[in-house]
Amino acid sequence: MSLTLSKPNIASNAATHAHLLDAAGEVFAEVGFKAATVRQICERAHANIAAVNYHFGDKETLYKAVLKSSHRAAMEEFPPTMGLKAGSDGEKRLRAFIHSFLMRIFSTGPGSRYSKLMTREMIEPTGALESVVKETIRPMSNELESILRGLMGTRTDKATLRLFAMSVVSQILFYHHCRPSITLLYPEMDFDASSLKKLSEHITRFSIAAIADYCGKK
Amino acid sequence: MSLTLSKPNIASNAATHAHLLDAAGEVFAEVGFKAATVRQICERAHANIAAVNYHFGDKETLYKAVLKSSHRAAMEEFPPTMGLKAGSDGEKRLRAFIHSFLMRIFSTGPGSRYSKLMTREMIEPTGALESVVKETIRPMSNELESILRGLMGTRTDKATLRLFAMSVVSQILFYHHCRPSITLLYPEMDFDASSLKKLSEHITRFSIAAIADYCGKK
DNA sequence: TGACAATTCAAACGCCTGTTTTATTGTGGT
DNA sequence: ACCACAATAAAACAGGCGTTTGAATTGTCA
Repeated sequence: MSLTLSKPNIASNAATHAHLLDAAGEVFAEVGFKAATVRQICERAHANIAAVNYHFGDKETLYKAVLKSSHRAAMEEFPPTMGLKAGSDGEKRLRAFIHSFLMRIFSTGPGSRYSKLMTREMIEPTGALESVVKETIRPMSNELESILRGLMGTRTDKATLRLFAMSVVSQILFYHHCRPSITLLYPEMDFDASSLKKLSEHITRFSIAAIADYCGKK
Repeated sequence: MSLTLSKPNIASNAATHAHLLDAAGEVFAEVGFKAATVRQICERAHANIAAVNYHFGDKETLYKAVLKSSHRAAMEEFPPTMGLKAGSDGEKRLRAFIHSFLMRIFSTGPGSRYSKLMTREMIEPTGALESVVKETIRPMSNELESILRGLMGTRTDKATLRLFAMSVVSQILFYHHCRPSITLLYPEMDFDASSLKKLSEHITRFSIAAIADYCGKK
């Protein structure tokens, strides 16, 4: 019946496929899966409305392809260890984790796309959240907990570790999730490179102080 | 032309008006303004589809009415000072601020509706964010900064105060915004009354430690 | 060049949305 | 009893959505 059964998206040598993937990445990251329209995507890709169905089957498959593609792009642009190695100083590792996370979310390059899609998926899951958690959030969570274990001691129980990890991550995500209200509340705030550096410095000190306090009392 | 020009919503003594307001509050809080449909709202209110237009004019006006109504309900159920007076101990005030905020967001009663709508509006503004900021977020921000000033000293500069306030708020909002991914990542986490108490205790200690560290170095 | 597959295109389909129209019901005043 | 009017109900409207169709176009290889 359908023409798409011959899997043209694999043997396809046309540039339209890539253009669609790129345009869809932009639009999905900007407005989310639901609010994005295939007409808008195709228009930005200079393609016909039927191109999405022809090359990807449907909107949802296109979205998952975007997720996979941008994930690969992000892994290439930002190393998976996201900063320093496991051997180095704990505070430096935490600072690198926070700073690179912030930069990824707020950067405008193609490498930021996956982070934007991911943080969007965290708030408003589309069904792809499960795989995002498995492939990205879980590893990042593990690395952050590894960093924190290095700072808080190997005998720290899991529940405490999780609470501290969430306290760190929440401070990072906040500025991305709540940007509209932050801009309204504090119009003078901006998110250029130097501001992000100060921001990550604050979050690091804030968190390190809490960690040191925990270690002192424990 | 239109029948709605005679403002029947004011003189109306019918229960449909209140039913719509209540049903719309539920639906808007659950799925947000855009995803909510007037058919769904009317069905839950046992009203005809045309009831929204007749009683409120259109969907957006109904949403703003819900916002205003639930704001009033929340202010009655939770006192605006949200816990303790300005004179009492700083740490107690911070703990009360955090705990009541968390309980408001996660409670299931009608008083939680406004918090849910508000946090939704912070992420995905609908145009009503400006008034929400002015009437609710700004006052809450001011009170939190007042609490923090009491803890950090009256000479703390505004920028630092803001960073600390955002670090506190972010930890609270995180659990509501990212609940889907948290549940997926840590399935054993739940958000009953005792868990929320432990959670607010952690956030309070985490933040107090950072504040004490700042005071020590400054 | 001719034949055939791959790709693009304009147009339409079916569905759902918020909104509006038109008709019907219920009710209080004179 | 009747009239005016508030309120409800059923149906349809215009517009946007994802998707599909079938023809036109392009590319490719014998």
